[in-house]
Amino acid sequence: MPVITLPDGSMKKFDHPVTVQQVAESIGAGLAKAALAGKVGGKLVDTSYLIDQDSDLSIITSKDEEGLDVIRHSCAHLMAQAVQQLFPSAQVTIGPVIEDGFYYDFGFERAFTPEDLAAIEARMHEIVKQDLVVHRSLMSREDAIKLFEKKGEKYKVEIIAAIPPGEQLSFYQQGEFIDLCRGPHVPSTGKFKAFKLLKVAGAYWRGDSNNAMLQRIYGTAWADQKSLDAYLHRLEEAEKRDHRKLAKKFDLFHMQDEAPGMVFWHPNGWSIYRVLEDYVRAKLATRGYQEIRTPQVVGRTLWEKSGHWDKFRQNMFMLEADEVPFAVKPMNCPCHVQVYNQGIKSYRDLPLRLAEFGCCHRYEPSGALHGLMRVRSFVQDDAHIFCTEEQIQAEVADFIKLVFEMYADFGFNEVLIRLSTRPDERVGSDLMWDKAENALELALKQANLDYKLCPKEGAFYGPKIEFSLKDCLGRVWQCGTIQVDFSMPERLEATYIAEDGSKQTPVMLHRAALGSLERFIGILIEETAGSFPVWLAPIQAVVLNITDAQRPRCVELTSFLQKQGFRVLEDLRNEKIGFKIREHTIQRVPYLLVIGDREVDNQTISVRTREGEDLGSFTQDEFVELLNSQINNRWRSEPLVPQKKPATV
RNA sequence: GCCCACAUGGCUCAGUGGUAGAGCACUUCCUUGGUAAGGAAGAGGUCACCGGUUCAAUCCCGGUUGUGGGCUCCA
Repeated sequence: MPVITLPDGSMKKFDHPVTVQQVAESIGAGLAKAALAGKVGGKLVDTSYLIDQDSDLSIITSKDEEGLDVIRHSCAHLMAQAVQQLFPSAQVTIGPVIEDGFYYDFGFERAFTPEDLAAIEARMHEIVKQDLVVHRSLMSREDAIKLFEKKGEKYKVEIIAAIPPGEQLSFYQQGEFIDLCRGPHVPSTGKFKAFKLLKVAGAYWRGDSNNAMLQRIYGTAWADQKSLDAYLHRLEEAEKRDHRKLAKKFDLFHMQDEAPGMVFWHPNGWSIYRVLEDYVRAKLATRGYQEIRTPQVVGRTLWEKSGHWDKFRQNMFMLEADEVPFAVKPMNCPCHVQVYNQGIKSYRDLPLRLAEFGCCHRYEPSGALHGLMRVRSFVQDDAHIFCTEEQIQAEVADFIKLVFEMYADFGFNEVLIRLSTRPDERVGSDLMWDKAENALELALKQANLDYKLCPKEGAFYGPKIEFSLKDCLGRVWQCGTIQVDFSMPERLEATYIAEDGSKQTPVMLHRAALGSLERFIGILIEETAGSFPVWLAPIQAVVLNITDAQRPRCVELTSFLQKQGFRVLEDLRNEKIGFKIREHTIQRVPYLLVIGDREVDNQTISVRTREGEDLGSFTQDEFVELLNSQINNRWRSEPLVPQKKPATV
């Protein structure tokens, strides 16, 4: 005799076991129709789920986040059914829910074409019209394997065979289509209101590049047409922010065939780049870092010692001179150890923090290249901290603080954190890895940060914390990182003299805050859509004359502002003021300074923002003050002064 | 690297088996005009590269390179 407690606290008594659907009906016809699933004691179930004991129940509809997930998951099944009706030889595999949609992977002898996609979508709509009931059933492993073997579904058989024995196998059937699935699913195919297939792509079976390539179809599904339209519109808008498109519009950089994955920076882009560098320098100067510079090309022997030759060779650019093999550095760490190794270090020198805007080259697979986000030549705001084991904790904690402080300066608040631990391919003893992993984990816990544990994803020399940001389409890119390394100092024979006079090996922390300047700028472009904050904007203000009569004053004003250290241009072209305003507004120049006869007479500046706001009349000095208030001195480098006794480097 | 798609003037894009067009940008001239496009004329492309089919290829076929979307990878 179940008593069912609803989310509003009200209770319903039944004198017999009831399904979720029946409870919904007892509440109202509207809810009965809208019900997609139920949540019983926190667990999502089908509307056909039978409740036979006292429970909490919420009825899930498309208004709930979970309801959307049910729709999307069921939509993947709907698509698979349509695909198999149209292409009987297509084999089903898996079809999970992803952010805003779903996909399904098929084994098929050829790739699906855009026309196929349209046909599949049309068939899906037909199945929706048929309003097929979705049945849940249980089957034994043996029966299930038999069933799918008979259907010739070899991938499904493999999936079922891999499920641990004893686990209950549930199946969902709509019409002739049946699929292994945990569920829950919508009660019938008539429940879909708005979906669209988006694209086809190749994907390896089980995510392993040694396996066959499957055909993955991506789709999206929503509660109603309005939400779907809004989503598609959002996608379109996001695509307009693509940094590769904006790079052309704002003349930031270009790439060309002769140097795939490498950037030709134009004046505007390079301006941002340099401001970033100065910004990082200013930050590091107050944290006890010393900046260095190391060679671009280093002999193979060093890479052999560091372990890169062994573990990283296939990603390195090689060259040869006088029959001596060299490699273009893919990382700065071995070079930094060389700098550390000059002279004898004392425990008093530690922690020793060596920073470099380190230009690295990596031969990335061609298919991995992606605008500024994944390049073959990039500069890391890299640094290596040589310290004792006891100092790790404080250094990591301090770095985490620094990263958040820096990201906040750029307006990034959503930072994804991952802790990646020992990979299969690695150097160093398990004891070292234990220590290193524990140190990072402890630092994260002490900082009270949420993070995702990623087993086996660490670097070959040590575990790492990754700080990632999202691009305009929600793709996640790793930016900052800190890695504990017990092995490279030993391999490269770094030592220090301890308090007791003994020779010890320091621990090395690899760390980068922005990550690669290229990638960070890519994210910044998409985040700001080209409206860079004043302190980063390539051009901070443009001086516009109305007629030729004001040319001398414009030249004078521009030069005055430039001498104050601002990035200011004049636009004296014989064009109407409206035309110039339009152009520079589109170029997202923060301030447009209009000079007509009036302004010349009063020695003032009429200031308009790129948002179209008229800020009124300013004197030169007032405008300088305005710029300074916006820039907040972030871009001005502070002198790079070592904080402690300069070590002998 | 793998699957699919794409590659036409500086940019955005049309187009055709008979060696190409538009808009914007560019150059020149007219215009000196107060806050998102003043007017006129002109110049500009070996249609990514290599090969094949064809009387004839930018278009069809094959390859290469690059780019885009995914997958794999990402120290």
